[in-house]
Amino acid sequence: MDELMALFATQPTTTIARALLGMYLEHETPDGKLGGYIVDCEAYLGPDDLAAHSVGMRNTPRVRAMYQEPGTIYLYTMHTHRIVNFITQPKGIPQGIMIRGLEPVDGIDLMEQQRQKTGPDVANGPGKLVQALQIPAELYGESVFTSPLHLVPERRRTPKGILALPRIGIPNKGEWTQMPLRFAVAGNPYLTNIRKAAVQQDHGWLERRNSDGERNDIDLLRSAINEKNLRL
DNA sequence: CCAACGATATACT
DNA sequence: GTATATCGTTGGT
Repeated sequence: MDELMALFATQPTTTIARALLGMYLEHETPDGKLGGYIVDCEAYLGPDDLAAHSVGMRNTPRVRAMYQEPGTIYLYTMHTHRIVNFITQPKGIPQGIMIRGLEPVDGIDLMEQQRQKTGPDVANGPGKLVQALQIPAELYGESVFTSPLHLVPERRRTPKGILALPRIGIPNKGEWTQMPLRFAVAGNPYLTNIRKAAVQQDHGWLERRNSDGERNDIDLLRSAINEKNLRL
């Protein structure tokens, strides 16, 4: 975890965004642990970034979390949906990463129940994954290293390929609209707006192997379950 | 008062 | 399958 904290404090936000792909995100709720791999995210590089809430060092009550320590959880709502971001850079530099897609791993039943959906629709959008993980507004300003909503670097996976794309939903932001600040695991079915033909069998993950070179039993099980549940 | 870092339903090739 | 319309809340001017 120390390594992660250093990453958030010292590396460029785009580098952190890439490193978050495959990172395991967990929320410990009274009903159980909910979690999965981050597969889609966007970097927001305020104060220069015209699409960032912190553009021009704007500091209103809503945005105040962006000026806190790296790892601070920044939540905001739009069109009735709550969106989760993690703040990067040393305190006072208002940059962050929005989490846009999650491949569910633990607590899938609870997430499906929460969403009233199965398959990719459970968590292939920023508002969707917040609902799936049951992230409450009270986590605003808490730390993604120590709060009930936290990263688990020990469980992270490695993407085979990373896509760099323009961010979604930010028209009329000049050059910032087209800038490739959205990062995603190539071939993963939990990306926003992915084409069916672009989905890869292995979801875009580098294979994990045991010391004997065989595929990990847990991976085999999960891919079998994925086969069954994924209706694209 | 209006624009916004969405999601969903509905309407169409 | 893809495009558009509408829902809807909140913050900031």
